[in-house]
Amino acid sequence: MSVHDLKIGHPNCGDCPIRHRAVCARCESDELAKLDSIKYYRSFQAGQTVIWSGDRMDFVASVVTGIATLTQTMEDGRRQMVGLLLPSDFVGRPGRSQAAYDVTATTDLVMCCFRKKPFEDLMGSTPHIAQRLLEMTLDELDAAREWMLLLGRKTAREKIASLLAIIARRTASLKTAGKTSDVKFDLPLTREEMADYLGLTLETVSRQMSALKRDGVIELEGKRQIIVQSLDRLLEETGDDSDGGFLV
Amino acid sequence: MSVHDLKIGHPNCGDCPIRHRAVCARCESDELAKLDSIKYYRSFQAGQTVIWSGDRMDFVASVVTGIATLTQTMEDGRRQMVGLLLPSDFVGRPGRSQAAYDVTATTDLVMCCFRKKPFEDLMGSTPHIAQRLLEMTLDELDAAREWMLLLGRKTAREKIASLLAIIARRTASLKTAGKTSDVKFDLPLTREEMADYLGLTLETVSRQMSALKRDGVIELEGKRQIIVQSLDRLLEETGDDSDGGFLV
DNA sequence: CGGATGCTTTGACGCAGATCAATCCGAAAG
DNA sequence: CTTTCGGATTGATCTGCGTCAAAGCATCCG
Repeated sequence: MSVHDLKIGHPNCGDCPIRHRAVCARCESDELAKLDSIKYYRSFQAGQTVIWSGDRMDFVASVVTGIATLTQTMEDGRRQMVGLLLPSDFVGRPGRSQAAYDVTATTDLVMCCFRKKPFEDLMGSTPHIAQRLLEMTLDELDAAREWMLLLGRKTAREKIASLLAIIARRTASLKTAGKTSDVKFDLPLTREEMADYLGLTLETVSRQMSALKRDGVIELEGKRQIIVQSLDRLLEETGDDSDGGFLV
Repeated sequence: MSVHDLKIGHPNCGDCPIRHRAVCARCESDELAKLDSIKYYRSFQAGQTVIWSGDRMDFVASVVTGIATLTQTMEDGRRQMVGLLLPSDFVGRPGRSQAAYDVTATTDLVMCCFRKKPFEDLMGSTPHIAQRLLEMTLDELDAAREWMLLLGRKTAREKIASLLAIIARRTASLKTAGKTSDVKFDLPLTREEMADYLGLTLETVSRQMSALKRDGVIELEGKRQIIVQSLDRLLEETGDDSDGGFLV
């Protein structure tokens, strides 16, 4: 594996794309300055491994741009993705020295890193960081539990539809906020990665994608570009409650 | 459902059985006093529902004694347990007004409750509470992710063995700390609850329990009492890494 | 004592999704 | 242009687990 792990410049935190959603979201300008002073960036190419499960991990980090995955592997090679890291998501656990999962860059990836020790110290003195981290961790726990329902009880078709709906919704919320017009987006995952996420084989993923296309739920443009005419129609296929019950 | 939700006395926090593991674990005596002043106990009988998903939830709580479950239900009735709450575990989410899951008492249950608003205020002024809550939430997230691997990739036999191993290990760690002698414990769950936890049907659970018994991995005394002669043998059946790799 | 009632076990059968294997397709390289 | 190579698709077949159904076995209650 060609390590391509270059240091890049230090943009100002003020115009960081994840400034208001990452672990630093709640920080005041003086707190931000402290974080700024210990941060450094790392880049990874698509496909590169950020860290292996069990390896010593002396930093924590936020995803700035790109997508990474958290996966667990069994001795015989069975794999299960346990998290999808999008921009602003946090990696690593204060108070733990070894990585618990493999972290892999799915697309080109930029991470904003903090050495663990200084970060932990800062957390002690800066309640806004710990507060925000708690909030984010609780959100992740909810997401993990939603995924448990998917893994344990949904059919292959429902699993695919759920994954597409999550990505479609996120895309839709960024652009045409609220509109139920058609959504078009890039799948950031290969069929195999989708399979690892959904607890399926890549063949089943492929077959169900074809089936959803045949049934007019989605359209494909190339292999990766997805068009969803009716988000409602897609949501019906997920098996979830129709009223996307908001729990704030 | 006969509601039997009695208030009981206020034992002193000092000799609370979960004092050193619950959300209050890190508190100094003055902090504890504040918590003490806003706490109240609630008891539930085995089988009672503590709260329904979507209901207004104006408190958070710690399990003091007994076991409760967190489950999600789909419209058509498919159910998935997403958490098992043991003594010292925390229920509820600061900053959220509605319950996200059904909470059910599996055994008789006593919870130490705090009204949400005062608790949130206290969290702001008492960093030790927020710290401990973050730590506990991170542990729960790890547990949820381990469960995702189980749900997505393990066979029925491995699922059963994993569940038994978790309970056996917890029991063993309490008693014969370290010894690999035989462990004997009560299953706190019905076959159906096991099925809901493992993403199986109750018939499959029953069959695999019989198979593990037939193969000499476990012994049954009645329906609920389990005897594990060799914990190592049981662990082999879980599909996990043989060296229970410690991640501290 | 007998018959509910709730939980568990066991059997017969079917099917969703895994497995094995053959193409297919598009992009990059020669 | 052809070759190669990393996905993706599609087909044929197998199997683990779900489904449906019938007992079995305690505990409780009249």
